[in-house]
Amino acid sequence: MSLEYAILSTLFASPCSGYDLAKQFDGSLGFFWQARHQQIYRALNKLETQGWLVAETIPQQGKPSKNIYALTAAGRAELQAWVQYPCEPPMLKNELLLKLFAGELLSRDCAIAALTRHRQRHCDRLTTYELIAQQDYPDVAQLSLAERMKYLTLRNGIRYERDRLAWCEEAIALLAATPDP
Amino acid sequence: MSLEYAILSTLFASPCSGYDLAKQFDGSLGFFWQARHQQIYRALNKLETQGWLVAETIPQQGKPSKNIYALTAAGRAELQAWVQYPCEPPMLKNELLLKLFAGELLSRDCAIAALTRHRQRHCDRLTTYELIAQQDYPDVAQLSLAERMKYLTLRNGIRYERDRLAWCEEAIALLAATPDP
DNA sequence: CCTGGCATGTAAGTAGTTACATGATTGA
DNA sequence: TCAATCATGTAACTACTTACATGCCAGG
Repeated sequence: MSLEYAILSTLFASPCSGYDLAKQFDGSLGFFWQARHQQIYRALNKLETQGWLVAETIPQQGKPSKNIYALTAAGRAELQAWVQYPCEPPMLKNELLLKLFAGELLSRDCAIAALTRHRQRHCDRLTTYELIAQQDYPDVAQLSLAERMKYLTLRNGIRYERDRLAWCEEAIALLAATPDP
Repeated sequence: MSLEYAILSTLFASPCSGYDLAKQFDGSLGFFWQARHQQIYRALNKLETQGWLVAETIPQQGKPSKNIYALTAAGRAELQAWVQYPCEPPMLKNELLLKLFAGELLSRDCAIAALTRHRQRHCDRLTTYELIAQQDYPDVAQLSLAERMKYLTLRNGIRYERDRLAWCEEAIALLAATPDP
């Protein structure tokens, strides 16, 4: 269900097309929710049928028509209800942990190589997040309540990636320090 | 695909029934991969058809027959190949972040209440993990390589929950400190 | 001339959830 | 008597991915 609400909240910020939504999911929104255009177009149809949004078709020359979607009053009410509704932290699914848990079949070198790759990915993501923080949130004290909430999603990412990075390093050190059997 | 390999690696440790596998997913394995019995039984049939495992049916009185599954040589080879194959860190999907990102529609109290709930969940999980660490891994220096790998999955959980906890607290403090507009 | 951006979709498949179903045994 | 545990499954559905499809325009 969350995809639908992610779309509603993006359209609440400003009406746009399916294509524009897909770009949002490729940007900051994608840091905590992902969706491809196929899924987005399907969801938009469903939401329109439910009466939570309306489309305005804008013909363009040389390009296919653009459908600009906007929230209806019912859509806004739904979104409002959803943000207040309690939710649970998600369960994790992590392939690397599954492989480490297999233990006996994995060589030390192979495990360290995998951890090093992961370390690099987290490092890259962290760099991205920190750059955004610097550019978009230079002075946290000046932020309004709503801006602070958005900022917290970024802080979440920064903390998360730093923590993953630290775990990878701890893990590599622990495996490297294992005496040969 | 990972579910199949999670099953293979559990059966590699020791052959067991679908029911037993489901219990594994309710335990430690569930900390980083989840599956219900319906999904497990379907996957077992698929894996058997592929020739990666074999079933031995054990009749029981008063209970339905038990199917004990064990890896074949082909299954073991597949598992061995999979653990070595590089994988990417998973993308996160987090409903709470989606709600914070909606910002404008969420009241301060509502956000703080949600964060407090999450804080509690992470606190509970952390307690569970730390108890397991104490009981199962009292002396890390003595662990073999394979045991260290398993231990690292637990360390991952401990670090993760501590970090989530810290973020929740940071978030609550930042929202609480917002001056009234 | 070819790539990338704009803009929309269908179709088929995989992964996972929810609901339903059966039936004996054991312990409170 | 009631709930829980053991042990297996089917059916229907939701969520998400991958592959395929169209067609014009702008810029290098």
